[in-house]
Amino acid sequence: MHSNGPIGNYDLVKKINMEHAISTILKYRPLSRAKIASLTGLNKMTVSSCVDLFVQKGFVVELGTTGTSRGRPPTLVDLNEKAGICVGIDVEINQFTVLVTDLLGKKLDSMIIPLQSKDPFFFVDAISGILRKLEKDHAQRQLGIVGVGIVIPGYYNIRTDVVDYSANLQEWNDFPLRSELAKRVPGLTVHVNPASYAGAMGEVHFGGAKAADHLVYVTSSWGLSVGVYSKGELFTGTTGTAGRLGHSTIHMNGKKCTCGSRGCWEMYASIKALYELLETTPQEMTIADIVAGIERGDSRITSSVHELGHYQGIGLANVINAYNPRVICIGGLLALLGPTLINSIWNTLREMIPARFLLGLEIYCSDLGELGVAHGGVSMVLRQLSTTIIENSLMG
Amino acid sequence: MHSNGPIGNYDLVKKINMEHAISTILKYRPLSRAKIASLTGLNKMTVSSCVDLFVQKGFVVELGTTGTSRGRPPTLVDLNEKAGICVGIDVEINQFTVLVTDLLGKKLDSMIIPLQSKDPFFFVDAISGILRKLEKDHAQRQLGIVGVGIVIPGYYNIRTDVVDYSANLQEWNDFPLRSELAKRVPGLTVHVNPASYAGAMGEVHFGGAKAADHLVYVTSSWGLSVGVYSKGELFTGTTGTAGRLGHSTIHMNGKKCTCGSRGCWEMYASIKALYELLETTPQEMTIADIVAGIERGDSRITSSVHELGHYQGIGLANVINAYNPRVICIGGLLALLGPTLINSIWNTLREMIPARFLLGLEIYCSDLGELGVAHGGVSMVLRQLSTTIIENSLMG
DNA sequence: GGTATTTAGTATATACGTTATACTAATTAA
DNA sequence: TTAATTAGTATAACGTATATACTAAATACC
Repeated sequence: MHSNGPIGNYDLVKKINMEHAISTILKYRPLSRAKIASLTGLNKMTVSSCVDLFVQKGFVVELGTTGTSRGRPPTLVDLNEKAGICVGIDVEINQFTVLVTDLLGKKLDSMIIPLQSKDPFFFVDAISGILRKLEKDHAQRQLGIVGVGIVIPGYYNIRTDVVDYSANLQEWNDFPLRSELAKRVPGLTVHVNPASYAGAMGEVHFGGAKAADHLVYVTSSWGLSVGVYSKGELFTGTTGTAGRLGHSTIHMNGKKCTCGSRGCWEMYASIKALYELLETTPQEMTIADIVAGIERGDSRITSSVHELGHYQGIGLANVINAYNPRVICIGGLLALLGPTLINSIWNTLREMIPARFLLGLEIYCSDLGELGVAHGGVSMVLRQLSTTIIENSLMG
Repeated sequence: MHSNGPIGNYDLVKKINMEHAISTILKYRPLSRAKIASLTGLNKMTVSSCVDLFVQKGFVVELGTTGTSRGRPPTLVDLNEKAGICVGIDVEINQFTVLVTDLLGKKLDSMIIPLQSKDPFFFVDAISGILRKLEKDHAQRQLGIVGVGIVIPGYYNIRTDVVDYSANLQEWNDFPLRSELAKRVPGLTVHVNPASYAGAMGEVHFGGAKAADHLVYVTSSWGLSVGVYSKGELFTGTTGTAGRLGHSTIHMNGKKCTCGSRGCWEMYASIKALYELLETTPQEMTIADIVAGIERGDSRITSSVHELGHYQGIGLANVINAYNPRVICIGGLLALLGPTLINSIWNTLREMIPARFLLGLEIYCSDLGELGVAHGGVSMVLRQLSTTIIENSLMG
């Protein structure tokens, strides 16, 4: 109906076709100009002019020729992954992890830094120091720092551009994280997202959901929340709190939750709930112990995990009804419980939802490891890489 | 990341700018070419060439000049609402309503036809007869029947293009409604959507949510389901069953539901639940009686409505957590309960959700009347009106 | 080993919608 | 009556895709 968006002119045409070209390179690299033309439907000349521009600016490199079929052998082109760096930051309650990668998301460096103060200014000052050093160290790269993706343990209001709510980092509430950081490091592109959103993007970019057009990522550790990726973008809602399902009611008048409500999903299906079922503590029994218990078939542990899976299933049934995803990915600590958990989830789902609504649905546990969340931060940066390359190619 | 979408060429540029022009006309009509240019940012000449084409094809008409300010008075242009007709069809369990409108959605005709057989072929045959007659009657209109929007009491699988599930019209399961109808009326554009989706679109197009960029529509009569409108389109999910929240669990191990599960929202928050609370039947007490009871302050009725509102609130808290909408519209029969219902919904919401997540949220009851659902069907057609006009303008 | 064939990629002229400039049209202010 | 203002049109220039013709470099086949 209402169209908004850019008007049609040569600028736009050029940008659109450059977008086709560069995104095809990113997706199928390395490949020839001819292949780009056939994959995109663009004219050979159009492809050549775009690719030549990328090459000239150093964002794309020409590899040698590879003669496989007959005819003149194609010249392969590939992303110059050294043209810039990405930074992903995983903020936890008392530390943050900084991950530095190349343009393919390959780790160049990482560091873990204690959050000595809960004052958000401590964080932005620490981060901006690191970023300025990174800018200096990588000054020779054409794009420098392409962007920073910060993953916070709470929500970020995309309308007011401030931290919206962080249960365990209340001091950060209403803090304009993005602009404060951009103020300290001029020209820097900063993304801030909750862990659930970053997890979803990371899974699409780096994980087992690369082909998924519609994924729901459930991050389930001490809390529980959900990120929805659909049609190439996150479903954020109006302010950026869509997917706050840890506090959705699955049992009205049920257990009292820290949020003030009752019967919240995360009271039944998080790691916290698992320890309650096991009547033990993380000190007495680590997550690794629980995983080991599953593997050796410990009946007390497996039955608790099954019960947890049942509650997880009830919430996931609501997720399926709400979002109708093609893929559900379980992330966070619960992902470690693997197939045992998935099985009991499926048992519950089949009881709750008619079979026709489960057709084609996949559920799996994430296996992105330790740096998974920080990689989610990097994926926020990488999903705008093509735009960055185009804009820089058209400059000067 | 991956771009898909059309490649950039003159065709696309023309279409984009025509889209800007026509959608601006539809939104601000009537208005001058100069106004279109300033609103869209398009060049005067570009606007003129687009508008002239529309005028030449008869989709847009020139009204007289209106000299308000100084300078040459502008020539106003407006949509020619007589250039075609839209058809919306509301399918209920034992009848269907056909609504015929002009291109502004203004009613030209309507009819109610009994569903004498539950065989879906009876329906498509009946409909195609009506449509062929409409085609003949309106043959002089440039666009003829722009499209048909069918609203069904169930889901429609957008991947397989068949009816997915209709609790009260099981005979329609797996029926390829769209293609069967298109087969009988060649060239016809057919849309099929569940009532919840149509309600959302109708509310955005005709109702109280015209400015809403993100709306959740809750249709709540004997069943309950939800339509999500966000960023200019419906959130359908992979197969088209997103928003099936009537069967989301708000009370695990609660009341047994017809779907086989337990504690489904619609067991607590639908009209059916209201009659259970009132310990009466629609025969003994009509909806109108209930509404009258609220108005005169009948304590038994108001307390039941408040209890219903509480359960509605619990489910809506889940809706807010899931979709983070800016506007929630209550439709269906429950909408008749008005402010009394809304008040108790708000009371429950404030108990369940921190205030910061309720900022800016609006909740209201739909007041589109009898033909509201059929108008939702029309809105499916109207939201592609600009595309239709553009394609027809570029033909021949 | 030479020639035809095939595929990759480039050079050049053309096509076409936007856009800037200059224009006409029609009104009000002074 | 003249200047100023706004609406809209005519025309030529501009820029990007595109078609055509070309060069480049390999294999297949006789």
